[in-house]
Amino acid sequence: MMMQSDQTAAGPAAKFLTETDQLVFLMEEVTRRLRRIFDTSVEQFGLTRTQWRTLAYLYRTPGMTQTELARELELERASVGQAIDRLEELSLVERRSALNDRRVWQIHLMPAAVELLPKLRAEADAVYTRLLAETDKLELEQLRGTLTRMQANLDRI
Amino acid sequence: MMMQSDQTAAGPAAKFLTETDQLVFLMEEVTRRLRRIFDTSVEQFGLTRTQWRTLAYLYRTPGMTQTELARELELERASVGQAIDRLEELSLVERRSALNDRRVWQIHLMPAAVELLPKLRAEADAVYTRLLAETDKLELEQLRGTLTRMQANLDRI
DNA sequence: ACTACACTGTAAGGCACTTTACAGTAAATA
DNA sequence: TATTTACTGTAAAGTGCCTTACAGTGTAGT
Repeated sequence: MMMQSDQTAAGPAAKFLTETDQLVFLMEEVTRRLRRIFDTSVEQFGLTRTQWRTLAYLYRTPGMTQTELARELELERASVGQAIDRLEELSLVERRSALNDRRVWQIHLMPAAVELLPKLRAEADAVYTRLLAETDKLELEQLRGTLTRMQANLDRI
Repeated sequence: MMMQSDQTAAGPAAKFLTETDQLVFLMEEVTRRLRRIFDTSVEQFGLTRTQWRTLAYLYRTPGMTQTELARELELERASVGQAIDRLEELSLVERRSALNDRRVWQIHLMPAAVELLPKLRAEADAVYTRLLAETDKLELEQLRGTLTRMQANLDRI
């Protein structure tokens, strides 16, 4: 496992920024650009990233509670509560109290959201077409495999 | 990994979340976990992500202006100004006015920052050791290649 | 039943970043 | 030179998320 000192040339940069740093920066840059491009392309619908991600998860699993959403979205419960507040103002979702647990809200999509999702789907597909240009299926499987192992590695305490 | 509704066959999820969605989510998850782990591990030094990233860039290129830093860090100039304000309060950097352009500040590391950087280096290396477990050099080169092409793809307007 | 503990969502305040508008300075052009 | 245009950094207000603390509700142990 190289790094630590894979400085290829001279100068402070070589001492401080390793190949692994650069790889991680690259990963961050790709994901950041993806987020920004998609954020921009859904701006026309007046949605923030958290809002459209919330809608996508609720489409997959109707009736999720705020705590469940927080875990899936990797946000705090308070943040999800705020997002749901706004989505409710926009008439995109509604809170329904659960029958058997009066502590929780179950969140459901409203018709306006169901109409919106295919449009978000189209925006995402357009971005992906750009992203995946000249990339074959095998390469994507390798990418998925590497990232999956990294994810697992980072999980291990 | 299973959750609620990892229904793999039918159901809304199959219609809405594609393989590419999942790959993008995976990329985001790996980078998010990396950021969080490193944020936590440098918390002991009282630095935020933007602060340590700023120090790293200044180490590589002393005397950068705030606009240059903003471009490299992908932040707005105002945000960089605020970060520099705090780093200056911490005596980690100082603003020096440029000789030939009285509009700009050139930012330089102070001794305290230079002492700090090797410690950050050690923290990063520890995280990378976890991240790269069981990953060989070839695989990393493929990863780098794929991501570099994706980055270029996203650049093309 | 009573008690202690755990869980869900909310309120309040803080932080990092953004957006917008602006003053000061430099560079380009008439 | 005078005027316009472009660039650098700052100020103020807004946004989204977080942390902390809390009230309400469920659950387990006695």
